[in-house]
Amino acid sequence: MDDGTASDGTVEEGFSGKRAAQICGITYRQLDYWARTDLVRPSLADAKGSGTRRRYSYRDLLELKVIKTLLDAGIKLESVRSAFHYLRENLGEDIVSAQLVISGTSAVLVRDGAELIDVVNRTRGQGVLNLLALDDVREELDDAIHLDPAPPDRSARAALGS
Amino acid sequence: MDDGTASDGTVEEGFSGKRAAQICGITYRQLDYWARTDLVRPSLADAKGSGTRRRYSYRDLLELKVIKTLLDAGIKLESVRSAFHYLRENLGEDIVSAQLVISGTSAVLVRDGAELIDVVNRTRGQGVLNLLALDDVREELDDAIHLDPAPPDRSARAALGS
DNA sequence: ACGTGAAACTACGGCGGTGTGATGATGACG
DNA sequence: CGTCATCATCACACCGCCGTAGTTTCACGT
Repeated sequence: MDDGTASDGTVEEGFSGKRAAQICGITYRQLDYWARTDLVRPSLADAKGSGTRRRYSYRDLLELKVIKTLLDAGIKLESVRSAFHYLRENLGEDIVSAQLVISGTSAVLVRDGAELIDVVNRTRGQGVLNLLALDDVREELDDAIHLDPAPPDRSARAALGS
Repeated sequence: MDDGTASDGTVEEGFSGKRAAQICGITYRQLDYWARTDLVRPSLADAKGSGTRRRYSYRDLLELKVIKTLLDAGIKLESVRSAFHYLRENLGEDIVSAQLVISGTSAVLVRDGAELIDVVNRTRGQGVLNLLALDDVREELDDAIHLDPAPPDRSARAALGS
């Protein structure tokens, strides 16, 4: 199932919906819901009716896993939505590089401790800060991909760049 | 309305439900819901049927305002519940003194920046941290009490200890 | 002491968001 | 061209409220 190779021998990149859900530790229903409510759409191939297949990229999985982590931490999906909206608009590939700091509907990336203290001080009176170490999430994701039920196939290795 | 004095001239301590909600910036329905579902019960006088009155203490208001701040930051009520459960069990009067750090269902208090960095580092891989400066909340609350629609009355001043 | 009016709580139905489960539809693969 | 994995759709459940109508009390004036 979903070995990543198509009938013509070409390599299908990325991950099927089912596998994406398994790897990220979310239910398939959640994945489906998020795709249909525009939170995370599969960037390689979106669904176009029954029988078609979604194809998620490695980066998609990363986002899914970050979201899952935020949800587990007790953050509202609504808040996650706006933070991601902001992140996608204001940052390129750097989404996974350091500490993610979410304050209400906006978000920032922070590299080191000093910067963190700085943000914390500047945010005095602005409410609450949510911190997440993104590189940890990446590590967990990579582990999960290798421990996966389906053996790591060419597409997974390709997506990982290893 | 609700000037804090009873007919016999005695001073009723604390704040009515309506005033508590106004001061803390939450709706009366929220206050009611939280009281019914055991999140924050008025410690001076709980409701015992229609016509009775809830009486909230200054400390209650503090908790309400902290909760309101957490909700505004996009934290799920469910998560707030368990954090407060934990806080009430593990800490006495110190709830309002420094930085509140919530990680999943547990919580910690942190005094200075170094301690904060420490916690952040120790929590690597444990998910998300939520930070809140409690003293700021207290300041806001005090301001709100003085700016209140109803003039600060004896009970409010008494509760403030000023 | 007592009627009165308004404040405050209660009950109940409903709504939007976030899913879940079952079942049906359909493209993809062999 | 049949089988099967995957997606679509629908109905339903739960949480966290909101609005409103109903009920009860209590302070106050007489």
